[in-house]
Amino acid sequence: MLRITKMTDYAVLILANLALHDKKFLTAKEIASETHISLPTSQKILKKLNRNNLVISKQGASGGYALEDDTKNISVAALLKTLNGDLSITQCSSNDHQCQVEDFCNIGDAWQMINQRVQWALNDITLGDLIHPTRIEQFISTNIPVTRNH
Amino acid sequence: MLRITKMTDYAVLILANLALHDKKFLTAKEIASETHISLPTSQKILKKLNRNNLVISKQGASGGYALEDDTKNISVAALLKTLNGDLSITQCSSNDHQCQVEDFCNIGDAWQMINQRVQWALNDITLGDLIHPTRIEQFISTNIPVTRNH
DNA sequence: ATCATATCGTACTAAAATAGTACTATTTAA
DNA sequence: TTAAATAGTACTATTTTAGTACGATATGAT
Repeated sequence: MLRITKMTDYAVLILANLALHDKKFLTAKEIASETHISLPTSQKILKKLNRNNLVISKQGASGGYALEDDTKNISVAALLKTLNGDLSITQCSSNDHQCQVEDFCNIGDAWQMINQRVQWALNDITLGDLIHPTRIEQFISTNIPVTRNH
Repeated sequence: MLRITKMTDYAVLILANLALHDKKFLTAKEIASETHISLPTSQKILKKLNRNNLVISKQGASGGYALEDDTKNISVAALLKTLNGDLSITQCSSNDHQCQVEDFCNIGDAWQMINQRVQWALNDITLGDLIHPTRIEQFISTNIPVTRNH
């Protein structure tokens, strides 16, 4: 479905929330209540974000989570890659050649080309851009693509 | 997972196969055997392709399927849209505003911007391009994007 | 020291989406 | 009339995704 999972959507929401409270440590409970994502789910996501070094955590009383220093500058491509595991559109175009019909596939590496294009499209947008939509609007308006519509 | 379904992958494979046998009618059985996709699945996909006017069908004895005239010129974006139903990356960025946390979402329409970029990336590649990879390689080499890597 | 409050890791369960199959009806050329 | 093909639909199995729970560990305050 060319679609990221709900979890990744939540994750970005949470990251954005952390970005708003610059540097300050927030507990999972606070984050859950602000983003309206259920507490257990918030916790789960925050742990993952921490493992992937997108947020820093402090254990114990008055602990919590805060944004890593350079997380704001991470590209959406890199973000989705760490959160969703892979940016490939199709499985058969992944690096590990597990495709069953590979030998008979006359599409060849066309999917890979498409993957690459998508990746390019996402490489230029940072998490910081997501939080400041106006900046993106400006950004996009200067990148009118070749049109070959249908 | 920013990933299209197996079914769509199969569909493109089948379309490519039909494109190779230009205009000639092939039975579902033939297509299944050539693409190594199971017969029932091939049939299922071919029916869908037919309903979406990507292939034409002839019923009865000596019937079969063939590519619609202008299917080769359809963009990958349009292709994925008809096959996968939607090109949106996230659900909340779909047109129908069903997002539960919409009111609290400070990402705003950033996802929509990203969706747009991806859509642009896929608008310029046609099904025909997929079948002739060399043409794509050339195509891509002339479209070096702005790099802001991570 | 102890306690209250956090995160951490892991395992488990439920729900939803996807994939695959089967069956009956209809069409068509020989 | 018959054989061979598509058309529609409904059903089942599998896989992925989402959500929850629980015991362990860490930390600051009292």
